[in-house]
Amino acid sequence: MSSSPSSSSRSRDGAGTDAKASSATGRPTIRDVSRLAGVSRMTVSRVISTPDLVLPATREKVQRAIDSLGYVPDRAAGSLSSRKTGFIALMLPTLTNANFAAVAHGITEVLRERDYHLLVAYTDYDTAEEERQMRALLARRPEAIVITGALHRRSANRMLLAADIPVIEVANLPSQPIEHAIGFSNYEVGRTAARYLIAKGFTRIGALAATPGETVTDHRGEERVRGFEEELAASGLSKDYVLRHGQAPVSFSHGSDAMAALLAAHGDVEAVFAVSDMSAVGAVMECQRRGVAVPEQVSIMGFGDFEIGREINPPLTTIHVDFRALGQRTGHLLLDILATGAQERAPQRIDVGLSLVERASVKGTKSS
Amino acid sequence: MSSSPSSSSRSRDGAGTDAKASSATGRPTIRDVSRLAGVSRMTVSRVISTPDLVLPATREKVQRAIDSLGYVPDRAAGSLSSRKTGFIALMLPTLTNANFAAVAHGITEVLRERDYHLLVAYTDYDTAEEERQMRALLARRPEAIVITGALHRRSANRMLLAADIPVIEVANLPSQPIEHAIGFSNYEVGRTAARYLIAKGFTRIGALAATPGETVTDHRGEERVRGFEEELAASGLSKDYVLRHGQAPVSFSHGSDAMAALLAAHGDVEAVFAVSDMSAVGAVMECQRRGVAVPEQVSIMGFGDFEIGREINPPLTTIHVDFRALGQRTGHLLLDILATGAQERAPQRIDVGLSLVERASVKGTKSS
DNA sequence: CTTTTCGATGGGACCGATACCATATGATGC
DNA sequence: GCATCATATGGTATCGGTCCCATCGAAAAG
Repeated sequence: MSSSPSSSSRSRDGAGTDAKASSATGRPTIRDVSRLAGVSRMTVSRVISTPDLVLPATREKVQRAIDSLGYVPDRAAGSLSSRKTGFIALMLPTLTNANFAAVAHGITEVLRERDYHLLVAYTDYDTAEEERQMRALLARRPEAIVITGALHRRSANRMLLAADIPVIEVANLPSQPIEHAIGFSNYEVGRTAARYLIAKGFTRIGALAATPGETVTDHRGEERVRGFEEELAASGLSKDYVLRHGQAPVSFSHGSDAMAALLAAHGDVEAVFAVSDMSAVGAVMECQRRGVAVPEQVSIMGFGDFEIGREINPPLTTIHVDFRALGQRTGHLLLDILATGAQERAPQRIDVGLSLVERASVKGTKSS
Repeated sequence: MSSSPSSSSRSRDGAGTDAKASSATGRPTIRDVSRLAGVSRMTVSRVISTPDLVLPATREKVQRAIDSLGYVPDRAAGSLSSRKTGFIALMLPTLTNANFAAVAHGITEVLRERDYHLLVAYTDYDTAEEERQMRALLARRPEAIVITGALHRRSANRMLLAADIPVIEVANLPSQPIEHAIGFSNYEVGRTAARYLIAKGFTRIGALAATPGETVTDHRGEERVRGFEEELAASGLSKDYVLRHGQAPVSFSHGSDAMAALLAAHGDVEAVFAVSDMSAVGAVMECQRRGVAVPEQVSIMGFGDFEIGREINPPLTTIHVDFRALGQRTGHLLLDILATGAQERAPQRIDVGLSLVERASVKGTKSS
């Protein structure tokens, strides 16, 4: 079928006469390409990975063979031989959370260029799943692993160490990182929120959070409330308005319910910090329904700067963290580490900080 | 280091004396395990994949070796040999969309049990990225591929066919599927919305959609408006109130802006269908800001049944599709196909249908 | 013109598993 | 008691690439 077959082939023959029949499955292999192009397998491999080392004429000849066969190299085979899989593992609590999705997005954006592929696993906040997923990930021999949220199983931790690959903890910034860490302190988030509300002159200040669960592994929200409470205490304010309600992960309806409960218990609350914008939005909606004016009667703020917060009435004051940028920085650190040659890199601990976004849902803001 | 080393070993020796030094990298291989346990590599392999074929005593001996070394099999090597990678490819427009994330979630839930791993790639609605991502996916030799949204590049399509693996199109239900398809008709979504609003007695009926872009590959919203317009026409109603504004993908702010534009151009609009709940929520918020009463002055409905729609005031009438269940069905179809042996399976075309969720954002609903 | 150097290419071993078949051992049948 | 069979295990080739080194020819150096 291929036109203009031979005769001009200048290279001595015998090159890659390569016995052995075409593979059983339909897919062409490097051997098929090499035969069609009349070169050795090695040359085909070079055309793909280091084209500069191949003579232009040869390169084009091989490229034509590749195109005509629709050859796509098998990276599993390549990985096995080169000991580089091109996988980066990412372990998340859940995919269905805009922030985590944004982190994944940011990482991918950066790694894509270098042909690394993100291998995503998530535990659905289930401690038991953690070990299974970790094992499944490591079986793919990722060159590095990114985790968000602490690991909770001893066993998972041990596997991680045994794997002996770079580890980056992302989002939450632990005081004792395993190795590298990029993120922000959830504890600081709570303190920042409290300081802000206190500075505004409120004294009956509450929070909406979730009850720390058993099987559930999300302790980030709890960290935020802890920082919040700490700061209240430092200013001699009561913690009575801080409400832990329902189970993590929180949602819009969590905010509604928790706000209803808070208003029922402490109708005189002046300002509320919800550990997530989702809860905060739900709280604002609940106030609307009850005819409680925001921010005139109650001020509300959240965390995360979700898009919906900008759109509601009044728009939501919140604490912003750029999760996508977080992902991108993680991507760059990964490339750096992988280029430098693994463990040569001193552990990094990068705090990306927070920013308070003032909108109208807190009384006394210029825009309200 | 290992206690109670030998002496009771009953099996004739020589079994897997297996010369060859321990591997260069630190990670133990099947060979290390076999040596430590005093069995052949094959036996170790059996303990892992078909434990029933191994004598309990041997099995335990091997298991102890596995545990003590922290051995995790290398699936790249296994894949190469068994020609089963355990990968399912999933190609999405974006990760940062709750519906797509829900599909991925549903698929994973089902596949997890059988040790299949989802390999996710997304194009960010970028046509050019499509081919690169497809090539990267296929290089990992997935056993099947799931795509959402049509492919737009000829080349990507050709690669897909050349790969010769089962293809499932999910979410949108094309009239001419490549092979299997599970989903719903976006066109039908638009028609359902229009029929509903018409039946409610409205005559000045509008829609909020995005302008079909060039580089952007999201035609699902456009499908919905097309069905909507068709049905308006069938009832002799004007299309003047149908507004295409801004670029896909749509967001909350898209809805606000589009609603503002629609009110400016046609202040007498009675009812509006937004192609996404995000737009619909934005539209409701915009009405709130302008003092336009929903649903008294304008009725609004959306599509997708996002959680936020349940929480706003008034709650949003919408069309519901269970994306997680969609993912789960996809997962089951995949398992079915992979067990049956690939192409033996007749192409499935499964319409999961729609359901209208009546809430208070449309006038004349009992709850409003 | 011979020797050295260098660039392009090929040959073969190998990465770490599994498929396939051979073999040993003890149980079963007649 | 010997052939037959099932069960447990081992040996070896192989999957599809890449690594390392050998080789070859032509250009550069002497």
